[in-house]
Amino acid sequence: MKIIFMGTPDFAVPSLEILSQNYDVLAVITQPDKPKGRGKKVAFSPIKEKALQLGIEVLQPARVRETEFIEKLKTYHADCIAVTAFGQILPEEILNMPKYGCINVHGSLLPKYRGAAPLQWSVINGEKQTGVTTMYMAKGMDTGDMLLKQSIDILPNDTYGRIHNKLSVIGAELLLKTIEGLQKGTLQRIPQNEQEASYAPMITKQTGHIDWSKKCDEIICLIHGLDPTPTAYTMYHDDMIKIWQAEKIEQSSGKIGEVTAVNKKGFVVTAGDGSIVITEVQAKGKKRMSADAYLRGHSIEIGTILA
RNA sequence: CGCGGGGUGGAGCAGUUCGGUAGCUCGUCGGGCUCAUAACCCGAAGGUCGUUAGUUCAAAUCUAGCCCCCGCAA
Repeated sequence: MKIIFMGTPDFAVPSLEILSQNYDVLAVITQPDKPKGRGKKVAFSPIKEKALQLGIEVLQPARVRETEFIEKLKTYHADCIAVTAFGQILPEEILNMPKYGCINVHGSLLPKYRGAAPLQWSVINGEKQTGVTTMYMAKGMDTGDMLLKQSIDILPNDTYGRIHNKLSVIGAELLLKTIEGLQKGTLQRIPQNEQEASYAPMITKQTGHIDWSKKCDEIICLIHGLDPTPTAYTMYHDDMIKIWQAEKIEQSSGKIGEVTAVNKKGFVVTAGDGSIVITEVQAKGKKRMSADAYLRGHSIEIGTILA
């Protein structure tokens, strides 16, 4: 089985690793290098780093739909194209190219959470379960027929980061199983039930802006779902302050977003249906620290309204 | 050369503008008070002030370079 792999972020790295250990990976397609981070330094995608380390050829087309790239892709005569979080839409010409098709690893239990950020939204929405699904790629966004599915529980304190790490590994294993199954012809195509489909849009900084009028549980899920990035935040006076950890507590409440008490655990804020104690924060320019530590060098007046 | 904040005892901060005895809150250790305590009181230990060089009688503080951390933007 000759495979071409497409992927970009960390999530895809285990997939590439496991394929390269079991099959002949002809080439790796990933997004072009871009200036990133503080300086303006050009950074390779995690997949490019891994591919270089494995000694696999790397292609970085700005647009995969360009004929020049498609022609190039044909020359590999791959049996299968495996895609994990690549970041570009594949044109039909590519989808129809390999004998065994284009297989995608998606971080949700399809048809729920189609789209860009299934892991985050699963946690933000307080789902009890999530998982990965492998499927044949189709024209629509994550609408193709499904092949294998593996679910995991989302535990009360699970964060996006934790789920990400678990699912990237599970996804890789499932991808391997899927390709083995394709080879043996033991898999069945399972069409997605459109009625149950939902969409998980891209996460932006704005997504993390805490709305204190929401319920405690919703706010805490938001914090978990955006940990470690981009992180939920609130406005304290005119500054953004990231919220890393918070707990629901029994406490008399005040106005929405009002800091009603400050104690050793952190600061107590009034939410829509109760109070939350913020226990770990990060002010701009600072590292994340316990609210207790923050309070030692800064002061927060009781009655301050967070927004 | 994208914009910006910061590196001071174990933690978080002040002090740097206008160089000259290392400060605050907390933690730690010892003692006291108390039925008791995360409370209170007394005492102690612990810092080459990121690093290198320079200016100076004197540098955490001024100058130049370097290392590291972080926020924004991408």
